[in-house]
Amino acid sequence: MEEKKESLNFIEQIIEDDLSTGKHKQIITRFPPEPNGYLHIGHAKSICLNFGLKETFNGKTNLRFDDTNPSKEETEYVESIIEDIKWLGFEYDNLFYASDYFEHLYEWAVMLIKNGKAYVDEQNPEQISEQRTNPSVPGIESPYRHRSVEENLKLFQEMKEGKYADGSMVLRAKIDMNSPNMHMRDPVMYRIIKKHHHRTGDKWCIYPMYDYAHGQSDYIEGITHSICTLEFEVHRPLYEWFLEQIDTSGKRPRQIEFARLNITYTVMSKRKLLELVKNNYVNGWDDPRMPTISGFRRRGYTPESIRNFADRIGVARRENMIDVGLLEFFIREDLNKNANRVMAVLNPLKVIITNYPEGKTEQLDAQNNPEDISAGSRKLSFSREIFIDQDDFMENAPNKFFRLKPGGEVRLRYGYFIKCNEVIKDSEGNITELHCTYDPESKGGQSPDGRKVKGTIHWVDSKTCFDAEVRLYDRLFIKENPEDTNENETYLDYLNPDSLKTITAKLEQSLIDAKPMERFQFERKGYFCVDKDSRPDKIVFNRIVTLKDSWTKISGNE
RNA sequence: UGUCCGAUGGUGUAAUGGUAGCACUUGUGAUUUUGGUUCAUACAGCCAAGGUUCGAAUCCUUGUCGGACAACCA
Repeated sequence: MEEKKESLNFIEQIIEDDLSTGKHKQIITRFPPEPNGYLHIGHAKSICLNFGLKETFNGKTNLRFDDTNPSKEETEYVESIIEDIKWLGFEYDNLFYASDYFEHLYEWAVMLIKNGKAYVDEQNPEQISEQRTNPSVPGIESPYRHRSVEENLKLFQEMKEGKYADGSMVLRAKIDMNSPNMHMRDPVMYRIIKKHHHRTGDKWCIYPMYDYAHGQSDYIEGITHSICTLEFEVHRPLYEWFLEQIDTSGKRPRQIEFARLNITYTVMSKRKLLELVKNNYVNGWDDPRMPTISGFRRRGYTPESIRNFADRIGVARRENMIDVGLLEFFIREDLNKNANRVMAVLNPLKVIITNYPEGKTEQLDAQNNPEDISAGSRKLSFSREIFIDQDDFMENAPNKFFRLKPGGEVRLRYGYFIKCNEVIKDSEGNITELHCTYDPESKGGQSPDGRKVKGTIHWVDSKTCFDAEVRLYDRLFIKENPEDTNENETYLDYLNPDSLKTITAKLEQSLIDAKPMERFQFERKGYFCVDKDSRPDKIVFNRIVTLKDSWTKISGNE
């Protein structure tokens, strides 16, 4: 058998190394979201990374909720996160919560106090911050830094018992007030928060900080590779310091950082996404314009397309800005193979075929998917009056326009050749309908005389088509990088006013039973997905993405 | 200003001291009953300067540019 050599990303190389040197027999990774918001496509990158590592190296991956701050976290978010991970197609080996470890974490904190490595500080946040000064200047020690172990033990115990008010004191690690790394200047380990926790209720009123809880939680679970984004790089010495306090074997989890995902024409920070939702710039976390996983799902993206995207963009340590077009490529690639084709007229223009018998209807054969013969075929009804799309007709057309024009002939997809004879207008000069004639010999789209017709356009039969709401989505922002703001502007100044256009379209009869989440290609227009707002008497479609369109490029250049 | 990190076509990512490759994008042509798909083809890159070496994208030095950090958030 031939050996297949795939190039590894830098994390895979580290793991392969650890496995071959015997440092680890099996790897365990974890995905550790805080349940304070919905997951976005950046999290999808992290999920695909962590779970992908489990698959390629035959390891394990835990889902762990980093729920150490009860003032921000809710069960609603826990549920949506679980749903998103499952939808992406991954299974976690264990479901844990940092709050599972509160007792253990507390005991370790007591141990640190006993070892003279932690102390209770009664200063307020401003004082503590001031004493840390700035990186180029040594910090100033807290007046409480050298309290006795006994006093620290007593105060910490009382903190836990709820004797003190929120913000009145904290437990700090005693590390190095002169470190050039600010995170090492006696970081806060515990603070008092008298709030109801979504899992532990009112049992605790002191909560561990991220830096203290995270590494120890990794340790408890036996995580071998703790993967996070670049901004935690400066936390790594602290991560290691806390672990050294409980284990010096060197078999501790290792933190590895990679560059977070950025995509053009969108924002990715939780804070900004929350703001978009709260201030109704979008309609909720799963608005199809949102870069959240639930937004992409509702928009009609498939899990495969997102996983392929995550694979393709790779994992590295340099900052990146991925073209949103790459994501569109992967959904088109998937749906081109898998979505059935149908005909839908987005901006209807009535066409009367004057030489077609009144009252007659016939059934035409149409392929469901030319890329997949097994998708079969369906019948399309055809009669004297049909609708075509407005932009498939031009009264004064340039040469390269090979759709319908006065005196010109065009093929109706799966139907007949028609020729435009008369343009009917209203008193204001708007085109209201077209009078055409058809060639009865050209049924199915070919003429016995073999004459070529350059253009083929889509249409629906006025007798059997029905109206549906179609939501045309475009990018949410008009600026490639909305976070790169000019003076006196914020990312909100770059919102695209046309990111959603709602229209009423005419759809072919077969779509009358379309169910939420079903995806189709509207021929020549794009891929569309039935929205969850859809009802049997009022079907709603979302546009996932347009088809690639070289015509607008050509016509735009003229 | 201090410490740390990073730099390969337009974008993203490989090459681990030995031929700079792949994907997206873009251009051109062919096929096509979707101006889609598919196929062919082209354009286009190692931040800079020194050094080590038979040989450097890769190692070293310096510089330039970009980023991270200074919550009782994660």
